Amino acid sequence: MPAMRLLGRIGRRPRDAQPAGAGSNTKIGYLTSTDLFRGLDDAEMREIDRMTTMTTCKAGRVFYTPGESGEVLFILKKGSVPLYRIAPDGKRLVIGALRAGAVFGEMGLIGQGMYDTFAEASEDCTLCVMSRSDVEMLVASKPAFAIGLLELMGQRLQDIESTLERFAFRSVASRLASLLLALRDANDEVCGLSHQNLADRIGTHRETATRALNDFRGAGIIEIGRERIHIVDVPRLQALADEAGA
Amino acid sequence: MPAMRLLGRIGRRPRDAQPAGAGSNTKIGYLTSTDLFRGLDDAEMREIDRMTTMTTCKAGRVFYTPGESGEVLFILKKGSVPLYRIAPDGKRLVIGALRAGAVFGEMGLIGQGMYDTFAEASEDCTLCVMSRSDVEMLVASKPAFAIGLLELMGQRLQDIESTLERFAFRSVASRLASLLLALRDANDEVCGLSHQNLADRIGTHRETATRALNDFRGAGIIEIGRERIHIVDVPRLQALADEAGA
DNA sequence: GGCGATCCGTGATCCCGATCACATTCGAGC
DNA sequence: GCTCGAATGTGATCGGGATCACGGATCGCC
Repeated sequence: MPAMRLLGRIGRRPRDAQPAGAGSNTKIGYLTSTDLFRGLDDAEMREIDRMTTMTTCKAGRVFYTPGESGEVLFILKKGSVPLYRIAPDGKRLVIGALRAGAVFGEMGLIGQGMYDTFAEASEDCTLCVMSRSDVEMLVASKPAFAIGLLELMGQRLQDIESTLERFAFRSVASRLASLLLALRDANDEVCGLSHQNLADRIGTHRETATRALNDFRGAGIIEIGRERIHIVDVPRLQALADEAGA
Repeated sequence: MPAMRLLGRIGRRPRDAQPAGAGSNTKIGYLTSTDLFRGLDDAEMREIDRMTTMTTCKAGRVFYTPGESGEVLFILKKGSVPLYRIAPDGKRLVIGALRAGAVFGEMGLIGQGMYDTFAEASEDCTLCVMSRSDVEMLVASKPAFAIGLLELMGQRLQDIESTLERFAFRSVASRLASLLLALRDANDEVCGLSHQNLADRIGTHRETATRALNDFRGAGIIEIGRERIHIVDVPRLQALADEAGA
């Protein structure tokens, strides 16, 4: 509850529920807190529980902003939260989208890129907060925890490097194709994301994203509904994703 | 004694001649292996030496390519190595430039983005190699080592996220300005990099980089020599770096 | 069942940076 | 000093996307 102080409401943005996808551009999701705490017995878990503060956070609230840092580790128990940066002109770039089980936070320790980064609850969330010193203690005393954190960060690193590569090498259409493939559910659908949300993730503008989507539709690759996209030709979308193009 | 050979010299490069940092775009350089192995006593260092293989590598040699992975951790003792990715059309993107003391490598553990990444000795290098199992052993048995790795990866993560942000938000001129500021030495000079090298780091083409540099020169902000740039007006270059611009 | 806030579609322009095509200069080595 | 390859200068052109400016389509809600 002391952490509730941080929870200031900054900008408001409608809900953009994230379905399954890792929120990253790879198929592999971030490590869940389950993985991170595997190997700890009941007593240890209880102890961790004691040093953890649980808070809730309503949809639309920005619960972390640059500056008001205070080095903490978040464990997202329920809900979803996009991490994003904001350009001087107000443009957004979503650099990660976390689902239940995700672990993130500032601090030199876990890095997790919270520098200059905003974290917002896109749905009602409940999350746990751990201090830096507690994390350090865990790392020092529980090798499995340390290894879990390292894997987590390694995953994140791969992920963001791939994203960077796509920014440098591929066109908007290609990046959009990659994103759709990464976010699709078991039915090859991407639901709950507006064109604006998609644009924010591939670093372009809403109009451009809309046009690209309509191109895909025109080519018979996808079908479009309101905040709902159905991929009808995965192979061709994949081909677009693999296409070079500045 | 091989132990001393192995690790003794690494520590002699504290903050380095370059104040601006590790070829990354932040001011803070990557952790050196000194930091990573600090807290280990002589006996432990000798043991580490036993599980390490030292190799040398001539300038120009690409000693790591995607695929021939074999999960390893590299410790760069001498020389410098750029990490880069290659686009389908052959274009390069340098995602990191390492100097003596840097620790890097594939493996889920340290991540360090060696996936799809090439590592090349841009000068003659000597480097040490450690296996994944050895790293895991160290992490498990030496908390200080684990924390060092976590800090290393956290640093790298911050770094690359900043880079990504710049790709998404800033123009070529702005990115170039940032790069020059990051790479400058104590005399505000950037030496030993061709326009092509600079272009590869900001994800643009050589001609475009040249033109931007000439613009800077025309504005009296820099002076240009062959593979040598002198920044004469740091504040204005900084202003350019901070400028928005798509 | 009307109202306001999003979300979505689309045309018209503009401009940065990619791309192509060379000329030139510099350095290292024979 | 000549030669060859890398590094650099620069013009011309093209095109992807940004940007501006709307109108229409939907949804949530009182």
